[in-house]
Amino acid sequence: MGWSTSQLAALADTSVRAVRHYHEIGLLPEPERLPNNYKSYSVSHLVRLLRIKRLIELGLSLPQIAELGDADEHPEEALRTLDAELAETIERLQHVRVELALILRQSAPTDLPPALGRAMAGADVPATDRSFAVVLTRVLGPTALDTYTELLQSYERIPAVTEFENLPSDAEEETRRDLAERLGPHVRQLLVDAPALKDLFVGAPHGASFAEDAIGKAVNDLYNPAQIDVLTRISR
Amino acid sequence: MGWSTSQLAALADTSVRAVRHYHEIGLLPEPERLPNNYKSYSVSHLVRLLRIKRLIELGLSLPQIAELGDADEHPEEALRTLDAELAETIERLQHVRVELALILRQSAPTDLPPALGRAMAGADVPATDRSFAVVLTRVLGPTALDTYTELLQSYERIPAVTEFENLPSDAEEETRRDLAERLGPHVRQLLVDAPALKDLFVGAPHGASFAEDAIGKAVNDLYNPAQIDVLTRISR
DNA sequence: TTGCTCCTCACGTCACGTGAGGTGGC
DNA sequence: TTGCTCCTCACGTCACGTGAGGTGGC
Repeated sequence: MGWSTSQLAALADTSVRAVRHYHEIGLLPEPERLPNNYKSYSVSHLVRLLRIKRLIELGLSLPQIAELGDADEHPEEALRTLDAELAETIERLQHVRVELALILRQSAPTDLPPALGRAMAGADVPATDRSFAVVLTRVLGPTALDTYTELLQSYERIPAVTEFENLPSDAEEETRRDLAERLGPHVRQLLVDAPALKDLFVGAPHGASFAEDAIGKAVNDLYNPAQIDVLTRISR
Repeated sequence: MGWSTSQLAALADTSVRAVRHYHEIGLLPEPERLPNNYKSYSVSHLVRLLRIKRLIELGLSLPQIAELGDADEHPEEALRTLDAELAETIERLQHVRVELALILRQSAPTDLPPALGRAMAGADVPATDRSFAVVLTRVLGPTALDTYTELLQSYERIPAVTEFENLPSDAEEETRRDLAERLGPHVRQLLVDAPALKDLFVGAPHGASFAEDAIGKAVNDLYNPAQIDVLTRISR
């Protein structure tokens, strides 16, 4: 006389497994059984099941629905909380779409945080410097990062820089010394132009000494012995 | 010399467990070990981990990220698909918010599909008729449902209807006959006003005979023997 | 016997969270 | 010995999906 599980599921536009799941967690009472052990559902089960489905569509979790119980009171508070969450989610997704649009327009890469990605999009920065930049974004404070980002935008490919990037690890002593002497003034000029670089570690998210370690490690990971030698000479 | 797992996680603003999970599914290569068996991560791991995190924020699943591989090519197609999905999700959530607003303004209930809920919001419909309406929404076709919804909007509480609703199951024979005679013309008038009700089962989602069964079953579930007797007399 | 619908376990999915129990150097 | 960080299992979460293996009446 009643509906079978699959009929009930069809009526509510859901799955047999879903109905059984609601039984398992006590959301939906089990109906009487027929002599052959088949479940036999009535209208009240259908009504209850549809209420569950509707609340799910609104975004409630099953435990939340269980809390509300049978009463068809308006779950005011739960719904208001839900609405606020929805508003937040929508905003986040819209922001993601904006970033996606930037990436698809090729004006942002997928392997860097958006802000720095845009700064690096113009210049033809080699992979090592990109990776170095990635490390900086994780250990420097926001102000130091801003300074660094600006600096990148005016990234000047003077010949000595290119030479440094291509320096082989077995470069002669003389080549290194010569390169350091030509790069030195360039680097010192950068420090003059961007004095904030002196306060590099102010606001570092994991502390100044961790940042210092990390940067040293990045240099070791990314540059070859000859290049590191040149950097050491400059910083002296 | 390298970073520990917890340091790497902190640098990428994620959890130790997440990093290990990416190892488990082969998304992130395991680094060398120190003599004490600790993992020791380098810059390349950090870069890879950050790329993973960024793609996750954009909404890609881990298998999808795995498909893209190491190459930082622009995953054009994946991103376009994603964007379309995002647009759809946003629209759906916005629609949910509209419904939530209606519910919170008390102009829609939580236990009925929105359209019918609105139609029933005005009239003071008793629980049994509500449940009956719920069944109809699941077995009738859209045109028949529209007709029914309209009919509800002009739901007239004539005295005989109220009497029918309150009819006790042990009502006297004479009371029943009398009620049937007074309700009959009313019901027949409804059929004249809404001739589409004759095509009740056109477009029924689960077939006409299933719909007929279901409605019969609903009547049996919801109304008492005396009420059913009255209905039978009218339909003759 | 084959086919169909129903039943009850029980493992799989997804992206980790959360202990449990053990190790190594201060 | 206590504390701290790291390690490897391995079960739990959420809302079901998906077989596996068995039953009952045509």
